Formats: sequence, C-alpha cells, structure tokens
Amino acid sequence: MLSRSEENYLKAIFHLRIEKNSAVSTTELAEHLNTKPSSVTDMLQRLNSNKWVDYRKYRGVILSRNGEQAALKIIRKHRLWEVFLVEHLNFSWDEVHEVAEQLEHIQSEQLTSSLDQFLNFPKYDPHGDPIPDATLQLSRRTKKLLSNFKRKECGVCIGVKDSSADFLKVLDRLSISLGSEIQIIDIEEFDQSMRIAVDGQQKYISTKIASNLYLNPI
Amino acid sequence: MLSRSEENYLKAIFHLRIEKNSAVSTTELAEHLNTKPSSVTDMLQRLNSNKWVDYRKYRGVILSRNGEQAALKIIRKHRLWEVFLVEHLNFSWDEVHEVAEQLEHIQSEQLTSSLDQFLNFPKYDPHGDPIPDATLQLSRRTKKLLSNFKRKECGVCIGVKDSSADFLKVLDRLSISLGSEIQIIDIEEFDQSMRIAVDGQQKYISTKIASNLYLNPI
DNA sequence: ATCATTTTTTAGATTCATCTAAATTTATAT
DNA sequence: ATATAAATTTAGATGAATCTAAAAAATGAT
Ligand SMILES: [Mn+2]
Ligand SMILES: [Mn+2]
Ligand SMILES: [Mn+2]
Ligand SMILES: [Mn+2]
Repeated sequence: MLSRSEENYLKAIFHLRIEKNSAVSTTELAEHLNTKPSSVTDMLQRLNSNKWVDYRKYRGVILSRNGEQAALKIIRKHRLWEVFLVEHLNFSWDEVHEVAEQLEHIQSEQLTSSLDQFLNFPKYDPHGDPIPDATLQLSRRTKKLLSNFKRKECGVCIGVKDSSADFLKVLDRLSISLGSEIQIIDIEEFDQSMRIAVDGQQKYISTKIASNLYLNPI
Repeated sequence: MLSRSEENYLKAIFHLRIEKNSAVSTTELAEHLNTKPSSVTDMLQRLNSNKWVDYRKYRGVILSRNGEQAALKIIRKHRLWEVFLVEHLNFSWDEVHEVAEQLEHIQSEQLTSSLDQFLNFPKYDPHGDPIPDATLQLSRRTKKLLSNFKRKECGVCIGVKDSSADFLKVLDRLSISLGSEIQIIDIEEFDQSMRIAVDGQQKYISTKIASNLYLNPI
C-alpha cells in the first residue's frame, strides 16, 4: 500500500505532467512538493522499483499505468470532498483545498463510492476541475483561457487555472463564479487588459486575471 | 502539533483509563495499540516530556489536562464522523469504526464544527457513546448493563460495551438496536442466560451478550 | 570541443516509530 | 525474606522520509 508521501508524489507527477507533456524533472517536483531535489531522487527510486513510475536517472519521470490509476483515485477523492465541503458544509471555494489535501488520503472504497452517490455523482469540483468517475474516467470539455478571447467574443466561466485562495478571492470580489457569462467588450492594446461584462455588469481585469480563467465559448 | 501516532496513544490512554480508573500500564497500552511494550515506553517518554501525559517509570501513565483535551477532540471527531457515515452515507453501525479511525485525524476546526452543525449537534454516536460538544463536555446518562437487571425489570437500549463488528451483527440478528425497549422475562439460574422481550418479541440471550448491552432503566 | 553553469545524484546524518534482545525493577508465591 | 515470574525499561537496529554537502552528469555558450 502507498504511504501518504508516495501518494503525494504520484499526484504531483500527474499534475505537472499534464501541464507540460514531457517527463517531469526532479527540480520541478521538489518545488511543487516543497522539498529538496535529493529527497525527490530518493523517492523516485523507490517508486520506480515498485513500478509506480518510470524513472530514468537524469531524464525525469512519468507515471506507469498503475501510478496513473493511483493518482486518479486520489484526485477523485480530493475533488469529491471539495464538492461535499462546498455544497453541504458551507465552505467557500477558496477554503476547501487544504482540508481536501488531508481527506484525499482516507482509504475506503465504500466511503468514496457512497460519498459520490450522496453528492449525486458530480462531474466537476468547485473549481471546475473534472472528477474522475468510479472507473477513473475524466470528462473533457472545451475550455479556453479568457486571455485568448477576442473582442466581442463570449463564454461561460467553467474553471480556473490558478486555484489559490488569493486568486479565488479576487474572483469573488469581481462577482465572477463558475457559470458566470462573460463577454469581452474591449481589449487595451498596450497591456492586453480587458473590459468585460460579467452577467451584464462591466468590469476591468488585468491580463494576469484573464490568463487564469477558463471559459467555455458560446 | 501531535503526530497521528501520538494522537492514537492519547486516545488509547483515555479509553483504558476510563475502564480502569487507575494509571494505565505499558502492557495494556501495547495490547490495545497492537505494538510492543518497548515501543510504548519510548512513546510515553516523549509524550511525557511534551507534557501530554504524566508518566512514571514502572508506575503507568495518566493524561495531563492538555492530553485529555487533545484526546477528547479526537473522540469528538471520531464519533461525529460515525454519525455522518450512518445517517448520510448508509453505513451500518458495524462498518463505521475503521473509517472513523482515519477521519478522526483530519485537522480542521472549521470542518469539525460545520460537520457538527450539519449533523444537528448530535449527542450520541451510532453505538450510543456520547459525543463531546464544542467545549469538549460529555453528556452523561445512567446506564446499566443488561446483565445487572433483575427479572421483570425494563429498560431502553442505549449503548454497547463491546462495539466490535462481530457483536453488533449479533444484535442486528436479534433485532436489538439503540432505542429498543427490553424487558427481562426470566433469568436461568444455572448460567444466568436470559429470556427477554425486545419491543415485544421474545428472545433468548447468553450472559456474554447481556453483559455487553447498556440499558437505561425505565 | 571545451569550459562554466545548472541540474541531478550520491553519501552521510537526523528524526520518528517501530522492532528484538538484554538488563532492570516490581510483583508473587513459598 | 528469597527466589522465581512477570512487567518494564534500556540498548541497539531498522526503514521511511527528510536534510546538507559533495560528487557527477547534462546543458549550453563560446
Ligand atoms: Mn484542491
Ligand atoms: Mn479543486
Ligand atoms: Mn468507533
Ligand atoms: Mn462509536
């Protein structure tokens, strides 16, 4: 059975791999996990010898089939718990992550599946990220960063790239949440900042904000 | 902050101390925690130096004020989660303990208090054990083992002494659950086995069963 | 192709939680 | 009171997960 630490490594490799699409490097992992490269090397050697990852000295690491399944199970639990916290325990979307980091390690198939049922088999978590179903399949949908939209284009907010509490609170202040309908009114040539309409209300937003918001184009 | 292992020790000392009412011995703890006496000694020395317990070489251990509060927090979480599992996720009372053993270690005041609220501030868990409230107070009620009842006496089932899955399943088969009204019809002199009426239905039960069932006398 | 820089790995140490085996203390039985 | 047994502690070892410092490999710039 995987230790908590091993689970965290697998999850980290999964996430970093998606962003990049090449093997994940020791340093990247170390930064993501707030640890030292030497510790990462150690752990990767262990995970490799237990066949959870495919790791080549100096060349980086990718998940094995088993490792990917394990990572998906953890992500499934993480996101289901986030839904539970928001929908039933009145957490806001910027408060759930830390607790879910703990809850994702609870080992009980029965718990995961009854929670899933209790929540009515949600497909997305409070940040718009897809929840692997019981067979670990992820649903996909077209999403485009707001920063890649052109003037006059329109979309529905369906996710965030940065899901840090800080960024989520900025969105709260702007009354932007999942489901908000956003239209680009104008783009400032100089700095690419945008004037947009959020459910009819006009707002100004920076490029940094725009490049962390996913929309589903209408 | 307490490690998971330290939390388990504190909880074990709390439970064993209640049963006995004298200091808890190294061997008892080792048996309860499925570990070796030498490991227990090690841990007790650490807990002692951090003031969680009062431990005297060869003389056993009791919880300090802090240690007791810490234990109560863990027990509070354990029992709240058990209520959640039974009332909302369709677990039966013999299935909850193992998962609650994991959930009790989740660290989040906010989680504990919103869960408490979500469950409507329950006072007892699915096994009839009292749940410490937000100020860590336990509610008390008079309970007497069925084995100490006399013929013709009556009571309502409010708890179990042995809450192992095996025993709980026996009760299920006898249709005995929390709230069942039980009257002693007859006691066999020879072996103290009993004929009782459970909500009107007559059953025979052994002394072993009778001595693990708590009733609130009517 | 060579050298300097960056990245990664190895070597060796540390802390926690556990173990076994040996030593010590306490309890008990005559 | 002594001796035997039982309980407990100490000593020394191990594995997981981490660290720092040093060595080795890869990168990339001239
Ligand atoms: Mn999260
Ligand atoms: Mn999320
Ligand atoms: Mn329990
Ligand atoms: Mn219980």
